[in-house]
Amino acid sequence: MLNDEKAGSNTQRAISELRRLVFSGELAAGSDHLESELAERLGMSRTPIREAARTLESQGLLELRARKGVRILSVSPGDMREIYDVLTELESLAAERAAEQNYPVDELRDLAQAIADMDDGLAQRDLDAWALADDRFHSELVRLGGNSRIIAIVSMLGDQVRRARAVTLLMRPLPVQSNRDHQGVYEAILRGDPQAARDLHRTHRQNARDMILELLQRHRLRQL
Amino acid sequence: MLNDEKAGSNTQRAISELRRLVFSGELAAGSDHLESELAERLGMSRTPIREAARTLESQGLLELRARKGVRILSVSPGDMREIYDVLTELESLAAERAAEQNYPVDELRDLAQAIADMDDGLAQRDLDAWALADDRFHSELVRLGGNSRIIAIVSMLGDQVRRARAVTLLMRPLPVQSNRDHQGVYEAILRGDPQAARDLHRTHRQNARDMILELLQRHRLRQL
DNA sequence: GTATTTTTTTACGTATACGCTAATATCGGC
DNA sequence: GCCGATATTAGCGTATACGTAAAAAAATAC
Repeated sequence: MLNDEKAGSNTQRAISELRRLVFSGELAAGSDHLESELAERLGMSRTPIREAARTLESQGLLELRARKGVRILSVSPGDMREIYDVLTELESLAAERAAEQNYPVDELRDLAQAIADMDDGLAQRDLDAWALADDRFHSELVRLGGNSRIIAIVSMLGDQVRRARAVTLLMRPLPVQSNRDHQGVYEAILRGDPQAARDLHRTHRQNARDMILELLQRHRLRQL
Repeated sequence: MLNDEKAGSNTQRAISELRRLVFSGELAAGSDHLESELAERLGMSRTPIREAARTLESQGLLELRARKGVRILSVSPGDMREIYDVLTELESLAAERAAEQNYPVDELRDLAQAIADMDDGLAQRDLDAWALADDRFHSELVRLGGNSRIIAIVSMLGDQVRRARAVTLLMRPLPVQSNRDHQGVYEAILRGDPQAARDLHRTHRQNARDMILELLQRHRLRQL
């Protein structure tokens, strides 16, 4: 077998490629795809495709269905509510734990930078840049929390809402409050105030959740 | 291929069999096993074994290592703390949501039964029976919370601590406080008091966590 | 023209085959 | 006897082959 100098194993490539195809929308939510098609598309045999699919299946991105190939799962408003509820709890705990560590300011550099980038994105009305920085803020926050299970779960759930968020991003009001919230959480972590960090982040997440759910309802979006 | 009238697909069988072997200790924590050995042991080829392993891998039960087969992951006190922290948050949210539903008393029958069985187990000094009922209480609580992600995550993490709990069960004091806590959570759900249900369960879980971690430290148990 | 049965096809689930690399063993030099 | 170089082996990663059951198509009856 000719190894085309790509990264790691084919299974690994399949995992990241399939992810990419799902997030980019090239594999639409709700659509079915034969294993053999995907195999050909990615230039490998069905074996690594199936192994990758097993992994992605247990991460809730798709489903293996006998004789129908893999189905890309869609996300309903109910799913969004579930996911945001979990994210709220786990990220808030991460914020609390992060504040307990008494990190020196330079260890919070990435967090501060993410906030600065969000401000920039907002100032320039560049929502994509804002969204990227927002992702960085949340994943950095969770990383600072230091719980590897939370890191894994949050990143998995993040994947599930990524497509949906791309849609709501265009419909939502400018996220000015979001930026203020993040700043507050950052300061609470810096001064080592776990309770404040937790409460601030919790409120922030709950507001975000309510806003998104309301948007979805208003626009009658039932499947993303 | 002769289908030996067992359940579902071989991959499915492999998943549940491997789980069983891990929980029963027949595959010890930290041990390595060749894919071909496992395949022979379960009477199937390597293919379904590998697919099952991929699933169990993303559930944190084992690890696929190139040329070394699958390694059964062990759980350190640090892991226990991480896991209990996550369980605390998610179960507390489940309790809160359960209390919001205003379930009629007969829908809480299983929960009440689990508590009764725990009392029985305690009265008869039957810790295994107590532990089984405790598991039922927690999983029923989470089910009543109605968030399918929480149900999945909690059950996955429950798997990871199962072996460890079997050990600590023998070392811990009689769980009388635990039973009182559960009763309190039940009553809060029944009378529809989300905040109380949440707080009570949260405290309960935090106490359980601290007790277990202290036990592990006292007995110098570093790997389970 | 519709419904039912039979045939054909399709695509998965799994077994098997095999290359390739890392690990192990063997050998030779000092 | 120990260390480095070379040969061997072991076991995964992946391709491929194939049986089977479900779905689709075709044929037949009514």
